[in-house]
Amino acid sequence: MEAEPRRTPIRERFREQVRDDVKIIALEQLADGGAQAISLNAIAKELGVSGPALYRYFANRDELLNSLVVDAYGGLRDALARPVGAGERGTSVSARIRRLARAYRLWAREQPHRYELLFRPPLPGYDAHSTQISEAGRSLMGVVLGEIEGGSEASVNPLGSAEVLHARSTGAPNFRLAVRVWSRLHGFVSLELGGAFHAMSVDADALFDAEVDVLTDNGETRA
Amino acid sequence: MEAEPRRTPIRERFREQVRDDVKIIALEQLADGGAQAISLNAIAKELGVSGPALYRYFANRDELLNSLVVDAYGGLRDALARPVGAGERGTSVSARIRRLARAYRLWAREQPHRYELLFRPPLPGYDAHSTQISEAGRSLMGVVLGEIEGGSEASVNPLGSAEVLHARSTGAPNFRLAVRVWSRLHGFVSLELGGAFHAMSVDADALFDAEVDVLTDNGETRA
DNA sequence: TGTACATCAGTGAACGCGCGTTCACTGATGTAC
DNA sequence: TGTACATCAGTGAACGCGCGTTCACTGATGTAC
Repeated sequence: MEAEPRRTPIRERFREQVRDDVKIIALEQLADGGAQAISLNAIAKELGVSGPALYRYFANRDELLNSLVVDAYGGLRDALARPVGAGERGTSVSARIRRLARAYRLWAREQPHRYELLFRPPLPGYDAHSTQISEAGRSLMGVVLGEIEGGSEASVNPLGSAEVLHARSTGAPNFRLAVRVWSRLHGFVSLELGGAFHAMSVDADALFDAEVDVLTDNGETRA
Repeated sequence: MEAEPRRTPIRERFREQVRDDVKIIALEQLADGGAQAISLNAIAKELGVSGPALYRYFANRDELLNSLVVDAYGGLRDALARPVGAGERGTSVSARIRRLARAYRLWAREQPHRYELLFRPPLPGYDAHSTQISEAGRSLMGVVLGEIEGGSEASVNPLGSAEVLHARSTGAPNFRLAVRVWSRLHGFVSLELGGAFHAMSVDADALFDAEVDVLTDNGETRA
């Protein structure tokens, strides 16, 4: 941890603004060039500013990438948590998994680059195992687990990581189930994003429905 | 297609040798730097040769990447086809899918970088949709389909793509089943390679067995 | 409401790096008589 | 078996490029009296 300069509020807000602007352009670059195409110099140019200017806002390129990944985790987590709002406490496990699966796929399709940013193996030269990132990952898993276990509290509670730790250490079957659900969703979604289904003229929607049915209909939810 | 120079056999063999050497080093670079780290100049240096020398063997960087991808497809296809040899004709669909799944995971674990090379979305600046590559992909799918449909012929026969086309156009349920099997395998394997299971202290072997059981035991093979 | 001062956003030049690729060339190697 | 020739593998210099990052600096902006 560095010595954080105490910034005056008005300047702090400005700073956050610019950081956001940078991230937005970075996401555009990610979209049409992949993560490796994210370049501070190019972002600066797009922003109408000189290259070194950005070093006021990010210590270096890695910090930018890092914050993109953390943001993406947060985005996906929110997308999954949102459907289970107030008054949805009584829904069945099946219904919740169903909705979770749909939300998951939807988010990935809406933000394919961010999804890839999350689930590609760590980029070379970029240490993805930072504390922040693994925290974000555990938090996401907490939401999925929460959906499966039934309470909607976990969805709201950002302390998902604690639950994950608990479920893991007790070897709770629900935890393993959550991982399996995730594994299948990820398989489907990443093939879909890669264009595999399209290339093979497979009806992705129908296939997805079939997979979701299997996930919820035949007792697997009790495994 | 270019005007291929008629090369004398002895020189042709030498040429193939060097191409292989280049690929081997490229795979090493892939292993510890990702696909983007594959550099002709660096390969040349490693090979004790000047940079431009490699342009005798590959038209450019893309052609090298391309051939790596095609090779990887071939390698995976062979790994999947091999288990079903002579005298295995009578095995059940379940048993064959089981073996297929194990072979798939095994190959991916043995050659994680090549697996990633295959299934990452196309790299920026590199056109992965070349004719060769999609041919290779279809051929691979042909093997998977062959396993599921029962004949061992398809495993040996490189004309898998024709079968895929047929199954697809007739909407054969086996084809959709093959895609679903593939989707799940990919989900599991890519999470495993990404270290997700390890990070969550999940027993990957047990999880995999559970997934394979589901794949073969409860009537899904008849979907 | 006005002024003096400290803070800090942004500049431009510079560094060293490695990349893909081209070009005209030299020298070795296999081939044909 | 020996020699003359054509082929072609490999060289080294050069091109233009964009990257991340540092540095000493200027000028605007918000702040405190």
